[in-house]
Amino acid sequence: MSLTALRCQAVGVSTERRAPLDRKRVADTALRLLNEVGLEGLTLRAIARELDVKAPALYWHFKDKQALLDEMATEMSRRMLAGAALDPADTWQERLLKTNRGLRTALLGYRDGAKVFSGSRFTGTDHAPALEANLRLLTAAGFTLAQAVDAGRTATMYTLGFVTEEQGVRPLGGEPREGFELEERARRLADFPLAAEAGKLLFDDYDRQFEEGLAVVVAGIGARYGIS
Amino acid sequence: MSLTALRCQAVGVSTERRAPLDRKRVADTALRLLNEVGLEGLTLRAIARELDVKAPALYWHFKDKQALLDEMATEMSRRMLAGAALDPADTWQERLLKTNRGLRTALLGYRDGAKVFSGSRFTGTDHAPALEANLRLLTAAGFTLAQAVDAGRTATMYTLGFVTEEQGVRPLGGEPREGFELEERARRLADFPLAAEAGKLLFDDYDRQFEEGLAVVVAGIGARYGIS
DNA sequence: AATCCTCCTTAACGCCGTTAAGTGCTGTCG
DNA sequence: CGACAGCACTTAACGGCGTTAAGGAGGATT
Repeated sequence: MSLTALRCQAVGVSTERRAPLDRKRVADTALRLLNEVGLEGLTLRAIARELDVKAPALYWHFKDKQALLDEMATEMSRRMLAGAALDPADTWQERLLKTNRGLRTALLGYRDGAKVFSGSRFTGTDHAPALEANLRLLTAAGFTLAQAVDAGRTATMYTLGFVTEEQGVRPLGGEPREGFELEERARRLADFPLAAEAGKLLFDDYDRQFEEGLAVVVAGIGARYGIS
Repeated sequence: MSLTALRCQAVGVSTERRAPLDRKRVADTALRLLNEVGLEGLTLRAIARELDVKAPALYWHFKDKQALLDEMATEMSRRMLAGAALDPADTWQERLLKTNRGLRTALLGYRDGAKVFSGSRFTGTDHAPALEANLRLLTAAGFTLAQAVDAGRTATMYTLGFVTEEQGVRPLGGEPREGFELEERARRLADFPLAAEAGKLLFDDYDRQFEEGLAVVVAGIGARYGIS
């Protein structure tokens, strides 16, 4: 009796074989698992177990783990773009605000989302239409192409940096790291009154913090390039 | 004959014993090694070998590897602050520019510097005087404390995000990751003329890119808080 | 001289990413 | 119908990882 038959019998009487994997199914499962175990628990063996497969099977579909992480980042961006249709009547400010709010929300939807995202590269061209639309809107508003690229990059880098920090302090589903007890911090900084006073401002209300910084960036783009 | 005597003889005739380690010596050695092997090659065994010690010895000084990484980040910030004296006559714009340029330069000085830095927390209060000085300068220029904290955070998040991306594309001492061949990218994006044209703008002259974004952020701070 | 504390060693555990080699199944071609 | 090619996967193993347990050398203290 073959081993395959044994496994089928163990699961049930059916002799139907599981459909073969593909890159998308693997990436979807890995993204679901990411939220349960975090990036450090996201091992190839765990992903394979979830797919009812052994770990080396993943190497048929991906050349290494980084290629799988790239596919996960690409899938994250696909879902992000699918979830938010762009209004062609947006002003350039509204477009930048919506895009970066959407990016943050999407990243916060996955444990260690920002780390996965910014450590990876897209595998396809699915992101190109949105990029094209944003560049078209900004250039139509008066920006040169180079200015539009710089403006979008500056905002994106701010958002990625912010969410990376945010998820480092308040990991989704994980325990917050120690060292953030405010009164203990204030005691250590007794000799530095402004720094001590800043403590309560530093770790509270990330939504407001993000919006404030994003507003600064958008205002700066308008100011520096003389476009309102 | 004891094993210790054996080891001493193997190294030389001296019977002097190596001075005991401390957290700073370990962190210094780890930072030097980081530039040779990168974050993924920075294992406890490699650090220990460099210190002429076995890996479990490090657990006498650090509770786990993350604590060692925290000490490394703290040492990075100490060197950064020691390397750039602050001029009390700075305008707030000059101070923000200097601080963030210095942060970028310091991070670029270590392989994977941004990843080590933004994944870690400071272990002491050595950073407090500089924080205090910056907050004092900004509040003296007319910012409220909350505005000063928001302004500094926005600039720092931008810088961290930028350098993380920069080091992901052009790792110091490592091979650039594949997928950045411009003509191949342009071919894939033939249907998206602006996105294709943007390619050459995306991956060139990081110094200019960073300065441009930083100027945007500083301009935005002045605009949003009405302080010039 | 006995005891304690510091700092390090040896040995081992379980897990990791990855590779090599082999195996059953499906479809094609002679 | 049977040989054969290839796909999609398995089993087995490799070297290395962070970490823990137990113990030991040597100076300081009692």
